[in-house]
Amino acid sequence: MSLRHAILTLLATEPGSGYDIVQHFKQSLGYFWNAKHQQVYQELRRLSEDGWLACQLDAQSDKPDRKVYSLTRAGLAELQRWQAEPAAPNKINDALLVKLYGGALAEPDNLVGELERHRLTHADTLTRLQAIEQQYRALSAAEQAQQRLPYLTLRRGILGEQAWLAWADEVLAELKGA
Amino acid sequence: MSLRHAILTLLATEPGSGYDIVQHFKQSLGYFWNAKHQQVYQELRRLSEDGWLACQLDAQSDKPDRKVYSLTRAGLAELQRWQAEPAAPNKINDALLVKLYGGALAEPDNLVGELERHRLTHADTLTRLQAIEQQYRALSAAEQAQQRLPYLTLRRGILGEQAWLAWADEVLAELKGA
DNA sequence: TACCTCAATGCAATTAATTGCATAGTTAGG
DNA sequence: CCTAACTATGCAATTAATTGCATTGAGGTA
Repeated sequence: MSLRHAILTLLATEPGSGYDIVQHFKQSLGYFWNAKHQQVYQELRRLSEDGWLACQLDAQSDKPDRKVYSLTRAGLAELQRWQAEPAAPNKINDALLVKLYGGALAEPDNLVGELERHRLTHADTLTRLQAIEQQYRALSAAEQAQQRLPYLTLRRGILGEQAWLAWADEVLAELKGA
Repeated sequence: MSLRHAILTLLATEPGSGYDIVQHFKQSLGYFWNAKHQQVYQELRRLSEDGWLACQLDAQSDKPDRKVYSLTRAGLAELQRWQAEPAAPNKINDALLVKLYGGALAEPDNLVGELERHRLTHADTLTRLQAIEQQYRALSAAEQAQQRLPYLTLRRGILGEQAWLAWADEVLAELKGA
């Protein structure tokens, strides 16, 4: 499991709440990490119990109170230990491809509709990621240097989505042509 | 969960054993679906209990006996029901990108090594998928028509791996250049 | 001879992740 | 005015997935 380490990574650059982390996942980082709020909050509790995070209550008058977490020294050490060990190859379970694979048994129109539907959300994601890229390009050289690694992960998102769209167009042309 | 439906999809074209299914995942289909043997065997049992699969014992003298599963009428109906319902967008949790994102805290050499290591296995996968593509292209038009949908999923694997490699080269050039 | 891989299946324990439900005040829209 | 979405957190139950261990008999390698 590396949700723990995804959380540590996010909190290493800047302390934040569970809600903040979930927002990160929903927005920019969704391309490479996802988790529901229930899982995040539970993991934050465990990370605190393990002594890797410190928690400070931030009382707000108008909105619900926030619990702001930050890395402890032990948390930072654990993060670096994890970074040094090799990562397992990524596991992919893609239900859409299963459907396409066995699509001979289904309504052809349904496959096309499904692909077009997914195509829309991928195109949307791409647009969103490219907007973030524009923001990055507008930064000063110094700021860019600081954000270099997150930017490189963003590139993965962009190249990945572009490849997905190219593939989808290939498939849709095939399905509609024949 | 769609492991159930991935299994149904595989067994719909051709009956097979748990071992067969796992081999499929390890070989060609690994690009879009993965599961360990323990999970597959357990799921096969459940699918039988639900009446979606029928099981026939195939006794072998030299090798261990095989349990060959095939879809029942109810199993086929369930598969088609599932195919008709919309698929949720695919969930991606990529630990390597988490590492890169927070890589400022790590040894830079480690990141490069890690990326190169992963690059090798991705290049390997691409070669393997392209070999399968060549086999497909060597088929007769009629056979190609029959394998059209699985082939389109293979294309996803190929385009996906190519995009991954292009990205990795971009990143490695960046990391080594600066 | 001793060990390793392949074929083939499975149990048991644990951990990871999802689903459903719950609370409570604020702000925006119809 | 009512409803919905946003901010913010959490518990409890269930399901999905991993990890570790185990069996049997063949064939290959050091």
